[in-house]
Amino acid sequence: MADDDVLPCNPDGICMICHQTPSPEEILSCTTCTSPWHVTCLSDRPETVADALEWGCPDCAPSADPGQAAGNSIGTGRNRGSGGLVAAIKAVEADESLTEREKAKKRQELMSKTALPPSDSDCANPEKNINGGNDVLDIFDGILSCTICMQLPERPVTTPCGHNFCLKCFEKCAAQGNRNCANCRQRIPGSLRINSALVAAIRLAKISKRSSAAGEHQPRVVHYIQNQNRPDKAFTTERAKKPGNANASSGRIFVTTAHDHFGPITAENDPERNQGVMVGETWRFRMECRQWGIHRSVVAGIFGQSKVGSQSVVLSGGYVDDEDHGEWFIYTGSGGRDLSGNKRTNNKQSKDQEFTNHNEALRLSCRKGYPVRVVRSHKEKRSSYAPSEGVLRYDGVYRIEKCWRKKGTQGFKVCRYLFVRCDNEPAPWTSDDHGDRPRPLPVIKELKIAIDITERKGSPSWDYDEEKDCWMWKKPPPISKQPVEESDDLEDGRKMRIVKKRTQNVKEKVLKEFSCHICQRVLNSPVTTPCAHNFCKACLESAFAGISFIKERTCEGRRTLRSQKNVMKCPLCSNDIAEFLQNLKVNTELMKAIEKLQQKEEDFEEEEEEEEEEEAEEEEEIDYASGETLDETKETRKRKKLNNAENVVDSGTMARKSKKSKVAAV
DNA sequence: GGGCCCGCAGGG
DNA sequence: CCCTGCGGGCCC
Repeated sequence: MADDDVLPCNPDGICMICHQTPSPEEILSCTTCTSPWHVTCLSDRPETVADALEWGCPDCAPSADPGQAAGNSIGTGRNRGSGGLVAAIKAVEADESLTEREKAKKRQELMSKTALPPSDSDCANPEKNINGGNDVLDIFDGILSCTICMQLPERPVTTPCGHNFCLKCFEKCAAQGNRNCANCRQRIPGSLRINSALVAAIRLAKISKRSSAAGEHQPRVVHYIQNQNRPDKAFTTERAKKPGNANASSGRIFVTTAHDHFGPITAENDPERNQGVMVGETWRFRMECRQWGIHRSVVAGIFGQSKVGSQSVVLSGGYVDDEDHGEWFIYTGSGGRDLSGNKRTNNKQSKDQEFTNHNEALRLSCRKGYPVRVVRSHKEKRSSYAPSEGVLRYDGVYRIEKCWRKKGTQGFKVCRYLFVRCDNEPAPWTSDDHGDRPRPLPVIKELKIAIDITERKGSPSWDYDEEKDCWMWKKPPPISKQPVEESDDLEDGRKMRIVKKRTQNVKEKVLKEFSCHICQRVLNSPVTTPCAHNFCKACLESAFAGISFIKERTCEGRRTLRSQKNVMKCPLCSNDIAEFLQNLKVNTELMKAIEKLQQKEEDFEEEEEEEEEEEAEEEEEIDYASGETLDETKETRKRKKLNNAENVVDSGTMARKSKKSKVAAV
């Protein structure tokens, strides 16, 4: 391969061609991008010292061979047609008024302005394209960025070599046949899943940024997982315990929504926890998902009634025609299969699907514009948006914008539904800190060959309210045909606590992503497996200490590693990570991001403690004050407080003093 | 990893 | 009461 002929040194200073560590005299730095190169391994070496001083690496210097100049690794797209960029960077380098740090910053600015992020008409994060997504970069001090587009990674994925990219940037380069990492040029095998720890890091930074900008204070944050919210397990009936009957049966339903309830499940229908079912919540089994009211069918992928509409669907890879793009996906209807012989499913289609039963329920939800709850299952192997191994995840509500029929991959007609996300909470894979905004519909090529196309006529029942800035029922939801248990009325005080708890839960959820799945502590030198699970490097190493590999050759002659007796599996899922374990790479960007966020949290906690003390003091003082009325303004209270503080400090009898009061007194 | 079996819940 | 179904454990 051409790119094998021209490789720089990796971040550890090792030449990626000869795998030696060159001495400083043997290293030549590119004047444009400053990347280090091993002189002896260069095919085209500078001849004079003057040449060496102005040397540009093969990635930056214009080359006679355009193929060579464009490079073959992910991320070199920025060099195309960038002659002006090189000149600009050289000008920065020559500017003696700038410090090295300033030069580096300017270089990065130039690079990110010239970067060519994948064109994406239905991009879920319009902020990113106007560079607004990089606002939080200063929290991370520029440590976290996609090497391809130089922006904060959107839907971040992590390579086995420990580098981070946007999913779309990675996919775009992979589609062009570039499967080498932009940072270290190692080959990236297979597809990658979203790294939820990175999503959490970016989202948390955004929350912090926004609340500090607004002068708000964040709720206190707990760093470790709290399991108090886990549901009871589904029980097993005597009948199901009989030999051969290994099937679980449903446990208690925890929510008070009717089983034909449409839309999200909110706090008032969750007497168990008073928080509602939140986007990103996961369950181990379909039974548990049912218990929380999200999807009531245990086997069927679609839940609904042909005369009412469909309330929810599960994406779990049961139908090969499904197509998942996160914020929108194309779902296949049910039926058309031979279930004789007491089968529950059958992956072979033997007849056309019709718009009846569940398929008709979905079509009705499409016509009315009802919100449909969506659950993704780990069983969907082809989607980057599927959750981690072993779980089902609630991803919020979507609307069915169109439906149609077409001939499926198995040769029979299938019903097809275009789902587009419309939830007030951000999707689990996005680093946005807000929910969806109305987005243009994606262009669906197969509509050209589709039949029985249904589009919604009239306005949707669930729609976006520009004034209120959220999705809501614009027309009343269908009246439930099922009796519902009356939920307890909540006192005002309790409602307040619910709101507070909900915010706190969001934070806890985000922070839980930073813990190692082995030691359950905050990730220390994190490594990200190809199946997108994060562990401390040391934890993973000790888990597999003393286990050896079996080396074997594939039919193409490439040497691969196979784990002994299949034991080199991800501790969280069944994925074979033998190859990955052989050369564990720390995800340094994630590590630094977590450190930064922890530091920020600590700073905040300190501040909050002061704040709390102050508040407590304020209350105390109000108690002492006689004749104070409830409608007294904050201003007067503050003034009074300051006066009191001064008086008390003067008399020297005050036991508890906040730092701020001290300052005020001095 | 694939096939088999069958409890379970809901629609009609 | 029968049919449907993007489950799930176990066996090979």
